[in-house]
Amino acid sequence: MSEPFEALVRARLQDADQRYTTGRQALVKVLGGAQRPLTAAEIVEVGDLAQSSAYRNLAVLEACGVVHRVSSTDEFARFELAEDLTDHHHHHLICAGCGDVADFTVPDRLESMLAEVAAELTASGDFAVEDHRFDLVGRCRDCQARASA
Amino acid sequence: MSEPFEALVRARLQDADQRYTTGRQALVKVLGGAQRPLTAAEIVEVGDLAQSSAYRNLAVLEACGVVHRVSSTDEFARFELAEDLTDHHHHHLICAGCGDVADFTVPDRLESMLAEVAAELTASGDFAVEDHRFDLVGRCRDCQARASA
DNA sequence: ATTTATGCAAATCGTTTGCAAACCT
DNA sequence: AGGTTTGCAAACGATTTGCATAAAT
Repeated sequence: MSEPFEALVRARLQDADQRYTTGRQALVKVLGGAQRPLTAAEIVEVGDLAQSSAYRNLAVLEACGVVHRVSSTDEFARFELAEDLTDHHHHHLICAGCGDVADFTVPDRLESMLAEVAAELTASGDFAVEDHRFDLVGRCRDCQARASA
Repeated sequence: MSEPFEALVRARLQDADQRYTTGRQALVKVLGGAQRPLTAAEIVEVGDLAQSSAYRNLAVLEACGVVHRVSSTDEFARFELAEDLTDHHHHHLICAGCGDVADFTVPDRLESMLAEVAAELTASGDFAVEDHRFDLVGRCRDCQARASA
């Protein structure tokens, strides 16, 4: 567990007067090892910690800007490391069939345009943009196969 | 209640062997009168129908492609009329403070680019895009004022 | 007449919380 | 020691569901 972002995580927690406990390290490790947002159930299973601790620590990590919450089409919240820790700006493919979420990236010229629109809106004063979501909702390969079966 | 889309709604329900009952008409009317997605609680209050009926009918209307479910940052689902009924393609400004959702539109050249990316992905076969979401998360005017107070 | 929708109250289930024991500094 | 975190079990709350009645065709 010597990921490049470990030090950053520690710093962010310290800034918020929070400890970087074993449980929290486990969460960061699990999320850092996944290449897609995970549900609380998945995290609990792999991370080997109580459900309540998982939720409580995810909340702490979210408040410190370490973890980001992702919503899908199903009833489960999903969690991933904040983008500025992984340095991997991405968007989500959300499967309307199974709820699974996968990461994907878009061309730079599209990102610039998204940023431009956001900047204009913030400049207007009506809405201060903090983040953008560009998600595609559809069917993953598995659910396409399932539908045509 | 003679909105231009009333006939379309009726047709869609009929296609799914569903009745266009008074309760469902009330829901469509309420959603048609709002210029933003509404929570179930808001709908129940204005629409004067039981909560269970509201949820059940929203589910039916959603399955028929009449209503669209929108997720925000809070725990409440929000509902709006499907875009192809209102003929008003738009995106959402999601307030991270109060959870409120407002509609907004983006320049055509951005929409084309979004569509292009979606089409490429679908062509690849890995993911069949059915819909895109471009949402901006931030602070509405009220929550900006509240934060600086 | 028969099928479907309604309202009420109870159940469901992801998530949150109270509390006593274990942990860190 | 003093404050924080943990795990368990109970509570919470938005949404769903069972069932008897009312409405629609």
